[in-house]
Amino acid sequence: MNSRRASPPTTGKPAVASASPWRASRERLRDRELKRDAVIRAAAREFNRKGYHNASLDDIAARLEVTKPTVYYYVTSKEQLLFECFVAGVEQIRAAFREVRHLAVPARERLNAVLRHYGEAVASEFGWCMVRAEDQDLSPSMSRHIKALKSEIDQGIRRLIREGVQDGSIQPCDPKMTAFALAGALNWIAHWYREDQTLTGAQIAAAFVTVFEGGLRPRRSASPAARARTRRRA
Amino acid sequence: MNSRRASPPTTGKPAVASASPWRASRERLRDRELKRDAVIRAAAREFNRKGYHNASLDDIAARLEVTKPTVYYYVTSKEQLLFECFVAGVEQIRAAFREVRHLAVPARERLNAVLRHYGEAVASEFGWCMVRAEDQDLSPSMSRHIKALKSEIDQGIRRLIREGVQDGSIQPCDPKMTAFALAGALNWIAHWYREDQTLTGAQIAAAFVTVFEGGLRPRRSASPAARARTRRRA
DNA sequence: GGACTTGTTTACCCGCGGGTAACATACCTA
DNA sequence: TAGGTATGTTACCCGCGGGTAAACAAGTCC
Repeated sequence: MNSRRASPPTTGKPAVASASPWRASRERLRDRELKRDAVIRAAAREFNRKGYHNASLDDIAARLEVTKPTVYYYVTSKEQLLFECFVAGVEQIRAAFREVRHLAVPARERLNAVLRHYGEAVASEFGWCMVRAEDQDLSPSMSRHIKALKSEIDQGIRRLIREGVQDGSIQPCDPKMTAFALAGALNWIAHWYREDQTLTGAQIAAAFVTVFEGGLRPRRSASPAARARTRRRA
Repeated sequence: MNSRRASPPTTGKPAVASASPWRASRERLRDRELKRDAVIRAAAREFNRKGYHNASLDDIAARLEVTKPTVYYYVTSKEQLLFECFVAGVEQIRAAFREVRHLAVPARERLNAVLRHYGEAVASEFGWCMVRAEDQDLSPSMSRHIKALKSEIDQGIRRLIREGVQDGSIQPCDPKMTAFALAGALNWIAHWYREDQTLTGAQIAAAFVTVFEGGLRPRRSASPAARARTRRRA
């Protein structure tokens, strides 16, 4: 989660045993990172439950059993909390793209892999924040930042679709609209997943990918019975 | 938009000419309805622009060039404003279901028709409100009401899917997950449509339906070139 | 012409919640 | 042991915005 931030200054010394006076300070630093992450996760959960506006910093602090100023010790504003949650969620998706980039399989399969990770990310604790971080709630600079990240992902999906059409693994289609449809379906998971957790994120993502792949119109590979019914209608 | 509310008391008299003292009062009543609708539409537009929480009642009033108490003259609370917008949007979708119910075509085609109307509704001025009305922002009773309406639509889509699977016009699938995927993709339109209005709601809906129908995996009916490429891979 | 209704305004209330100042404590370092 | 730094706390500020009271303006009806 903190991959963006610089890691603590690493001296050459072994981290263990040595009673170096630096030891304690390094530990404190790591402690601080842990606490900061806890604050962000607490915020994410509270945003999940109540939404960004209805979640107060007192709520978030209470969840951690501390007081509001303590939260402000780790974070400069409520807005930043939302932003960090957003980044945490989006980072999972970016990782999926990186992971898949150099796979030697048809683009459709790479796309499917990305979409599965995407779905899992949306169903994760940061999903809600990632999906609903509204530019209206953010300062212009953060809004720009978030838009850029969203756009990067959108473009990544479109690219995979184009590649798939090119290599024949994806039905010719409008990449932009198709990307919107796919991402939209997955994003929307964040809206209902809280209420209905009968499936895991992975299961949902897999089910969605099946729908995307096959489409609604029956294929010739459909069951004989269905095929017979289809013929009868015609 | 006001289909829910009782219409003004209709006397047997012709509405025109007669200098009946009732005339004025009826006109005022109609006037009032018009103004009320204007208030709700103004709220919808303001919610679109800023989001529910960031749109103040002063903003909405200003948009109508009146003052806040005037808005409260037509509506009892901000919450109700959101609710009315929601209902206005959802009503379009319910109408689509009614319209399609008795059509003598395969269920897939009825589903497509509903989805197209659905998409148009989401791209309409009430789309945002319909899609983002959060139970967290609403009183329990209104929240229940909205959930019921949402569920009704969800069940309607699932039903059409089941019927389609039965009559062979739809590929066998999990109705619940498929309905979520379809509705999610369409709902999400509300998130990006404001920014990117290069297409009309109808065009978007049509494009989406194409994606849903065909799916990503190429069909045998694909272009000869694509077919050739597919064979070559295998 | 005077009471009653309808629509709109001005002027206000007040609580919630983001954010901060200033103080308390513990712990590390010299 | 003194001084600094990291981590919390209590107690507060204050503005925004939802909501309202009460006055005011303009018909409408008898």
